[in-house]
Amino acid sequence: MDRSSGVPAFRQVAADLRERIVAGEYEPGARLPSERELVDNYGVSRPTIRDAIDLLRAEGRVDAVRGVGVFVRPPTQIERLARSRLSRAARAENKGAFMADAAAKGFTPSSSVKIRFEPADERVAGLLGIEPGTEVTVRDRVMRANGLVVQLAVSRLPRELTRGTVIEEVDTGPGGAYARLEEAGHAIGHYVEDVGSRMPSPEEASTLQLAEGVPVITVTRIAYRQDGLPLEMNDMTLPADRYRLTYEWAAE
Amino acid sequence: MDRSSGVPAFRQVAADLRERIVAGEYEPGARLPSERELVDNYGVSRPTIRDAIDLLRAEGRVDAVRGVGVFVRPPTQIERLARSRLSRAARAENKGAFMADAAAKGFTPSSSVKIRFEPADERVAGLLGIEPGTEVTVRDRVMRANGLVVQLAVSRLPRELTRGTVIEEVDTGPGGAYARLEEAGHAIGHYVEDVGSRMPSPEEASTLQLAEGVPVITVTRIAYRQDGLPLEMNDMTLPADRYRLTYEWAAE
DNA sequence: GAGTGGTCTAGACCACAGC
DNA sequence: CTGTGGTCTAGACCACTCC
Repeated sequence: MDRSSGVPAFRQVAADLRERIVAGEYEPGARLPSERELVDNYGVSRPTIRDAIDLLRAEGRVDAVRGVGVFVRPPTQIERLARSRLSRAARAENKGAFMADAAAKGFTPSSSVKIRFEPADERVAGLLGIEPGTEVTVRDRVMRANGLVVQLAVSRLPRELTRGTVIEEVDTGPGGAYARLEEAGHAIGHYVEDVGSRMPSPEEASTLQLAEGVPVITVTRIAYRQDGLPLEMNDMTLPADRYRLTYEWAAE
Repeated sequence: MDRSSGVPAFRQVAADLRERIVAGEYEPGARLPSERELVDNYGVSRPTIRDAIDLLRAEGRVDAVRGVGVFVRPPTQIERLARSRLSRAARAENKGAFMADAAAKGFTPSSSVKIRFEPADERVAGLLGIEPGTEVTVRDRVMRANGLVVQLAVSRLPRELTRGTVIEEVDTGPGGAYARLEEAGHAIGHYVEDVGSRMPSPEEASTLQLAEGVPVITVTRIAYRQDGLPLEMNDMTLPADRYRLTYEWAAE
């Protein structure tokens, strides 16, 4: 603790704790000294210790458990999502990429869907190449593995394409909505995915049961028919500590 | 302010401010009431108000400026990185994707490179398909647009592939390292990119000049020769508020 | 100089976990 | 019951910006 360095005390404490964590002095899952102990160790007040710990929480390095202690967050199991999950071959065998993925890894997957119809706003209309206000079918999905929410997905299609099909129902059958579109003569030509990341809203944090300091990855996928007509857009939200996305393509 | 709802006061204040921001009552760039004004408005102490504002900062919604005030963060300019930036055609015309991108958008791009040689650790060796300890050439780049750091990239290649080439020098010439590899008979067959996101370390936050509550996107790209040999791996770190990545591929 | 956010103190009481 | 983190108060002083 250097009180005349100009570096705030809580940052010095955080830096020291961070160093010890990285060095392995506090191993993953280990408990840090209690806040009152740290008060004695560093000779600062409790609010200052709490500011330091809050910093480490925002960085995603530690978790606080009320009544118990502060723990070094262990690394999470990372799931890789490859674009091959969307191939027709993969579709032929299952009810959709998510279900197959999870089952293969020993999880019990589940997924709840809510269906609604609404007019397209500016963004949706632009991406689907339709007029704002045109009715779209919205499939709002919450995906779980072993009861834990692992992914949110909001799929939108021009209602014109879904009327009278099972895409407007909860169960779209084997292969999912893409398979139904293809059966209806809308063979998919190509996909585009747009990937970004940001901190979650409080609502997202609670539905995805996100820990402190964990961003979400947002993916917007658009499926185009072979003639270039947009068939579907899908806004996905993933916990960044559990997923990585992989893309592969030939040179040129 | 409902003091008996069980919801902490600072969260209620944050929720109220968040609501007003989303509703447009405080427009992007607008100043929030000062902390002391908020103390009066909500009838809580200043530390409580500060907790509320800290929450909004961690969410990336507001920026605090000492001596001035707290401001609603305006949306940032988003740059899209498409995989087409790696095509041979794009390479033929310029010194690398980054420079061309930036120039096209009216930025003055610059990039500083540090070159070093080091033994491959476990991860690097695994990704490059070499034995741990094998010497690799490391090109550590900091990319800037108008003086602002916008991207970090650490490229590693087996030293065996770069010895005696300009890849071991600061300026790799037109088309960059990939062009030099291809000239040396290592035609690139395909690329794989692995995308994730996390909160930055304090060092990353300061070199990338990241605002509060902004995650980084991490991309690991591997370039493979046509026979499948890994030629290069590239660890990129991007500010998540300035970049989105787009990938496009044909169905099947 | 007045007003702003940044830091820090020395307490207090609460809710919760675990013995 | 004890110890833990979670919340909150009422101050204080500082560094900084702007007039």
